[in-house]
Amino acid sequence: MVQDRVTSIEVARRAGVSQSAVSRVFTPGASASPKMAAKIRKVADALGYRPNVLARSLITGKSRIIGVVVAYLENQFYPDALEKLSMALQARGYHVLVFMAAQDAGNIDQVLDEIVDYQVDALVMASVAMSSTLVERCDAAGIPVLLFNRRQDDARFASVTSDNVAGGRKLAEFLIKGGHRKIAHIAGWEGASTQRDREQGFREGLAAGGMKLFSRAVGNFDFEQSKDAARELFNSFDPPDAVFVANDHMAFAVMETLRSELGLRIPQDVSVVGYDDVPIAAWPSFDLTTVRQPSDLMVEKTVVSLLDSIDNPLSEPRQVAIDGPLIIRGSARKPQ
Amino acid sequence: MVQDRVTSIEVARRAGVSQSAVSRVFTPGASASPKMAAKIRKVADALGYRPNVLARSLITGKSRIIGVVVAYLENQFYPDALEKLSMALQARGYHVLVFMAAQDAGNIDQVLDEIVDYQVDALVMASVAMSSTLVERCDAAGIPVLLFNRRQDDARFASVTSDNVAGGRKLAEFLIKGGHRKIAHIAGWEGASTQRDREQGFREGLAAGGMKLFSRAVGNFDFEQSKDAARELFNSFDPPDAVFVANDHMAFAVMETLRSELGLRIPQDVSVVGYDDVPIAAWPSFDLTTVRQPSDLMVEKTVVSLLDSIDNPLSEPRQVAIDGPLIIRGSARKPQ
DNA sequence: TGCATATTTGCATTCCTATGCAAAATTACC
DNA sequence: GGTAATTTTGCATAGGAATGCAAATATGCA
Repeated sequence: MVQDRVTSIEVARRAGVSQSAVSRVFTPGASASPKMAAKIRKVADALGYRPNVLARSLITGKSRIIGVVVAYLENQFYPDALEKLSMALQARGYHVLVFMAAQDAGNIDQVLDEIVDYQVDALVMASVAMSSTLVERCDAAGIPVLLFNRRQDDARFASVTSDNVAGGRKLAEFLIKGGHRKIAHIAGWEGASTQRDREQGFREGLAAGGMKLFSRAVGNFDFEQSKDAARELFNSFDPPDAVFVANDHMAFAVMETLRSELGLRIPQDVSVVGYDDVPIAAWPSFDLTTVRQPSDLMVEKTVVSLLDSIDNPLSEPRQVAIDGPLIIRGSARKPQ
Repeated sequence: MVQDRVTSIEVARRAGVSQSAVSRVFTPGASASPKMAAKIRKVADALGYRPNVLARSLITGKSRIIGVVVAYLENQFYPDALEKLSMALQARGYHVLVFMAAQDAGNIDQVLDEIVDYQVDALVMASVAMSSTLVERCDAAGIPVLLFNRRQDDARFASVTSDNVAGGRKLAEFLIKGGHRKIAHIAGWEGASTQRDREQGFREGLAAGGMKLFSRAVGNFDFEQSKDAARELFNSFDPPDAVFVANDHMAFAVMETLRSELGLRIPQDVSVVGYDDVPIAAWPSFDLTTVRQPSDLMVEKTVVSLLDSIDNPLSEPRQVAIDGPLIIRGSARKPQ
């Protein structure tokens, strides 16, 4: 059952050549004569030989593995991005080693140890914050780090986000033009740059229109907590007439609560806008006005940045923020 | 920036011991005196030494990597299971290497090559069919394979599913007791065992109640195609009064189409039931009656089976089918 | 054809850790 | 304290492939 692996030595023996010849045939960029390559390929195919990636990694120092740390896959934005990222990397000969880490970062340290153990070529942190000690560790290990959907002022790592400040501003402008007077905000986790940026842009937009936030609650990017936040804001004798929920995932929780629990109609009684434009946002039941995070583009930029930092480790990490369009649907009253 | 890795030899040198001593301290089960262990650990910590998993794999023949092949993450059941599986394996010192493969199996062969290259200890195929040639390949490579949420008659691999036949039967009984007379079915991909089993159970249940399927369409587990299927079945002068959609993901598409496009009320005009009980099914907008696939339990069984087949390669693969409860909510008329 | 240059090929070594074996150190027991 | 039994330690090697270097072939050009 458990056959011995076919090695390059075995192939070499049967083809009557040296092990190095076999190696060169399977190493992109190495030189081998067409004749030799043909002969070796034939034997290799017959035996079912394939180079052992692990052994190769040992000597090249490159594992062709990208570690991806992700906190939770409940918010559809992440599985979607993970799927795209995985496919894009796969197409370039890389693969994704997944590490789950709780949001609260308690076990991130341990997770990071494990990552370093696997000699990953680079690291993508999706919606996970990096403490400065973690930065040091990766830096010391020579592993380039890219923050996905998060940004950090530390110039030592690359990041790819959407332009959250601009997006927040667009939403504020849209709600103001829609004639809303009492505009509230349900925030995600306050430690997240996405949260801070979106809120900042939103507040700027309000200020530019001579308004300010009517009320505010925190949902921590969590479904259940967002329901509580909705109750908190709307169980009031003077509730808001519009609310910007910091991402779509929370917005669904808010919409469900407003409609089924508080008996409010959307958008007649209250307008709701979100952020991300996950597929569910387009479902008729939600029809959510939101800012699209262009995940295809974000993944594309991520891959380019990643490969660049792998190929030349001295290149400066870049912080990319991609503009995302406002997607106007029916969950918020529209400007006349 | 790119430091040299700290190796066991370096640690040994600084601690004034042999490399083997260092190795033994970091190899579970190897013997080292407490004194020596303490000394080495101290030096190792100071240098930030951690064993290189890849080098270790090379010699032990175990990579502690589990390959997971998954077709698409759009159906929430899969990211959810992936998250749980990843955490469970992580807790046992394994990690998940993700491979995306298109449903149509065109590129599965290539994907499999890549998997073998990485010397994974085992393989989980989530909702991906195995052709018999693929079976041979894995068998030859000595890689145990487990089908997750799929079953195959071939006794050569383990599988973990819910008891789809029983689940289908429960749904039929429930709909019959609810007084439905025209019961339809929207099927997933017909090549999937889950589809065949659910439908078989459902038909058996109908037959036991002296009924048979009123009409049928195919949604291929795809959101858009399921909308078409709904249109096909319900744009009729004699539409069904109940429909069993083969999974929740498709059921949402069907519900959206029935309500927003065809103006039908659920459950007053038509009852809808699904399968999986993904989190969204509990949202008030859908409130979907469905059969729960106990993903915690399924993951648990998967991990146990996986580790067992890794530890003793001669053990017989087991096919596990876990019973899932009917979750009665409001999307289907209830029995009086 | 002859010589200089470019390309292939093989040899030997390297990457880092685990492990069988034998030597050394420790422990147990009389 | 002395010998036997046990544990600890170091030595040397293996695992599979990549690569610098030198030798061997092939190519170019007059």
